[in-house]
Amino acid sequence: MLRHGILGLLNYGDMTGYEIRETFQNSLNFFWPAQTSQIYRELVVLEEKGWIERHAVAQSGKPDKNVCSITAQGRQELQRWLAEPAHSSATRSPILMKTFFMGELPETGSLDFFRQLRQQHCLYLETLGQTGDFISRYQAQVPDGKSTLFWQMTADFGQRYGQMYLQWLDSCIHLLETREEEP
Amino acid sequence: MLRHGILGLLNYGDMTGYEIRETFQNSLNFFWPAQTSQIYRELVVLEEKGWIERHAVAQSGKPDKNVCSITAQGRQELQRWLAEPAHSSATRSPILMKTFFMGELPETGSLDFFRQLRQQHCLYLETLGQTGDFISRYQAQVPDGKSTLFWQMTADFGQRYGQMYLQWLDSCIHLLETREEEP
DNA sequence: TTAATCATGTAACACGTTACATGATTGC
DNA sequence: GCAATCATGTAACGTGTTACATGATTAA
Repeated sequence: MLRHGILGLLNYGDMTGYEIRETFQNSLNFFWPAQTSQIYRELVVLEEKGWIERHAVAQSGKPDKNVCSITAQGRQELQRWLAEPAHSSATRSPILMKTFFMGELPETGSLDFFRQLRQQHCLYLETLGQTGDFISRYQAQVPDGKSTLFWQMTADFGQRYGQMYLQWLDSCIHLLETREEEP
Repeated sequence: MLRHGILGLLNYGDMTGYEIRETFQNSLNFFWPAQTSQIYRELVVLEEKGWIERHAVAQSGKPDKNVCSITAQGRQELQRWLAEPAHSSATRSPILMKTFFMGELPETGSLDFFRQLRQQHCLYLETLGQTGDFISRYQAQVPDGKSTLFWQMTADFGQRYGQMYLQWLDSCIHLLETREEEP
């Protein structure tokens, strides 16, 4: 998957590993976090498969850049992957795992747990907004307006998820608070 | 995480690897799918760490069972893990990854993509209901009503997520359909 | 008699995380 | 002089996935 994500980005234009990482951090991060080390490893594989080519570009002062470009084979593979039917699989949630077993913790512990998550989440919602901004800015630059519709769909998912999660946290906190009052 | 999930289940009572797998499939599956092979591997680790003990139990006809029980050390570790602060991390979504690059596919392809996901998701929503039923049935059996509140919270998350996801799919389909009509 | 369920696992591989390593440039 | 940014990666480890292997019982 990360493999194809990188391929998709290179389809928009040539990039270095460093730039790919940046793009991931700025836009894909909220649904696909990627470490630098992982990206460089994947680039090796992509090249081996003949989906990309890499060329060192000398720079004055700075170390050489290693610019990646997609090949015809790579574009073909991207098409194949996109056309392949997708199956939505359950995502692992460490938060729900802990929630499930929260009954083993003293009562105050569980309230703290959710309150802390709520605080964290509010911060996260702000960074989500930044991702949206990033996509909007990109939209102005890209001539082909077709892709941006889909970029916005992913950003929209992020918003909806964020709202849903906040509401869930609030409902949990409310449940625990009203429990506390009654004996 | 799976490690601690298993520990949490064994804290409710002794189980075999097979029963652990069943429980995962019936209740934890929607937020933490676990393969049989992975469970058996983790059980070895759990035993090495001294958090569980395993004893072979002979059965007439069937092969021996390997019953696992949590140790005092295991209970301590469970407490430690629960009390440890949680951080909600982004979950990887293959669906959003594909959505992001959908612009590279012909128009009809993207509509099919979302319509197919919608169909799949409707089936999934039904199995989610079953998970809820399973938890309710369990609730009747367990004397300590404290845990069941948290079990329901996780099931509630599943419901909210399922609804949100359906609404998102519908909004994507609507966007693409209205696009098609206009030139 | 064939498939499903009970019951155990191993092995190889794929993917993700954490830590480490190097080195120049630019702005404070 | 120090931290941040640009730019590259390697190595070890942890976790998840897929495929394989075995063998008895029971219900259709």
